[in-house]
Amino acid sequence: MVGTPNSIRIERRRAAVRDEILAAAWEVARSRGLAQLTLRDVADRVGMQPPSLYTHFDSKHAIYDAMFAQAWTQLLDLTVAQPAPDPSRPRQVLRADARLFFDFAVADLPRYQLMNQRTIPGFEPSPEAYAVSVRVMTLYREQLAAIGITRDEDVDLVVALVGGLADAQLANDPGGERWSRLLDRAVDMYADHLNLPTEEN
Amino acid sequence: MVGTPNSIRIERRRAAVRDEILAAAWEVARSRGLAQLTLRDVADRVGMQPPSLYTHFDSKHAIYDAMFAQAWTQLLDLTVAQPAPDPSRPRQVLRADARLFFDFAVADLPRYQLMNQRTIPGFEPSPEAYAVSVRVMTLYREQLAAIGITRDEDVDLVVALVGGLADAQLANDPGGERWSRLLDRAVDMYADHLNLPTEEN
DNA sequence: GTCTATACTGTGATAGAC
DNA sequence: GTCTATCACAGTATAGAC
Repeated sequence: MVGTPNSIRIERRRAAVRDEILAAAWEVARSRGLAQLTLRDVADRVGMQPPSLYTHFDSKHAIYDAMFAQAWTQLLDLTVAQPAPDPSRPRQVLRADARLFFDFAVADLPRYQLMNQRTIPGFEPSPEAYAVSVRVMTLYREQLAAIGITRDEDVDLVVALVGGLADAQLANDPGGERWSRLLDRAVDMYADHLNLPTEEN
Repeated sequence: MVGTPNSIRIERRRAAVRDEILAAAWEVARSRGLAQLTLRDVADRVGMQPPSLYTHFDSKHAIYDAMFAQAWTQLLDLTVAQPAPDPSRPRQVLRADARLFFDFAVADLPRYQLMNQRTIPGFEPSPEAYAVSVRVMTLYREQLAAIGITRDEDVDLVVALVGGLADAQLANDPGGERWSRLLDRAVDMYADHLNLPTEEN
C-alpha cells in the first residue's frame, strides 16, 4: 500500500466514475437523442440514483459541457495523429483536412449537434471546454497558412463549405453518401477558385 | 346577417384565434428561444389558460408544425414575388436565389432553426407542412434548370454552399455580415466551377 | 465522502364542470 | 370553447443513512 496515497487512488476512482457517467450519457444521447437525454436514463445506465450524479457533476449542463470537451478533444487527437501534411501538395492538405472533419461530423449526429449546433436550449460551453474547440480551429488555420491560405475570408469560406456539406448530409441523408461524394469536388472547386497549384505542378 | 351562415363565421373566428396563437408563439420563440417556448408563455400572451390552447392545437408539436408551415409559406411567397429571373443571365439568377434564401435564413434565427435544423427534440413536420418546403425547393430546381443546372449533384452542391454560409453566419456572427459578405463570391466560385457564362458574354 | 430517500418547481397533457 | 383541477415526469436540491 506504500507509494500510492489514498488521495490519489480516490482521485482516480472519481475520474473513473466521471468517465463512466459520460459514457452512459453518450449512449443515451445516441439512442434517445441529444436533447432527450435525462439524468434518470443516465443514472439508470450507470446503476445510480439520479441525485447521485450531482456528486460528480454540478448540473445537467455540466455533463453536456464535459461531453462537449470530450468531443472536441477526440477531433483534436485525430487531427494531431493525422500524417503530417505536405505543404508542397496544397490540394492534398485541403482534402485531408476536409475529409477528416467531414467524416468525424457525419459519424455521430448527437456529437455533431453538441459540437457545432445549438441543439441544447440554454447550453453554452464553459471557457475551458470552448478553448479545446479553438485549439482545433487554430490547428486547421495553421495548416491552411502553410499552404498559403491566410486571409480570414478564405478560411471562412472553406469552413462554411465543408460545414454546409456535413449539415446537408446529416439533415437530408443521414447514414448515406449523397453529400459525402461531393466533398472532394467541392474542395477542388475551392482550390481552383484560389488558384492553388494542382498535383501535377 | 343574411348571407353569412354561422358555420362560416365560426370558422373564421377559429382561424383568427389560431393565427393569434401562432403570432404569440413566434414572439415567445424570438424572445425566449425556439426550444424554450412553453405553452404557459403562449397562453399568457394570448390571454388564455394553457389547457385552452388544446382546443385549437392537438399538442405543442402541432403548434411547431403550423409555425413550420408558416415559415416555408413566407419563403414561398417571397420567391414567387421575386422579379422573374432572366435565364440569359445565369449568374444573376444564382445570385438572386442565393441572396433571397440567405437573407431570409439570417433574418430570424428561431425561424431558421425550425425550418432547417433539428432544434426541437422530437419534432418532425407533418406531410402537409413538409410539402410546402418541397414546393419551395422545386421552384428553385426549376429556376436552376432554366439556366442549365439539372444534375442532382450540382444542385446539391449549391444548396450545401448557401446553407453552410447561412449556418456559419447564424452560429458564429449572428446579426453581423462576416459570411454575408462572402455570399456573392461563393456563388461566383460555383458558377466558375460550372463554367457558366459571365454577364459580359 | 457517497449514495438513498424524499420533496420542490415547472412542463406538457387530460378530465370534467360550466 | 374556456376554465379549474389534476396527473406524470422532467431537472433540481437537501437531509440523512452508511
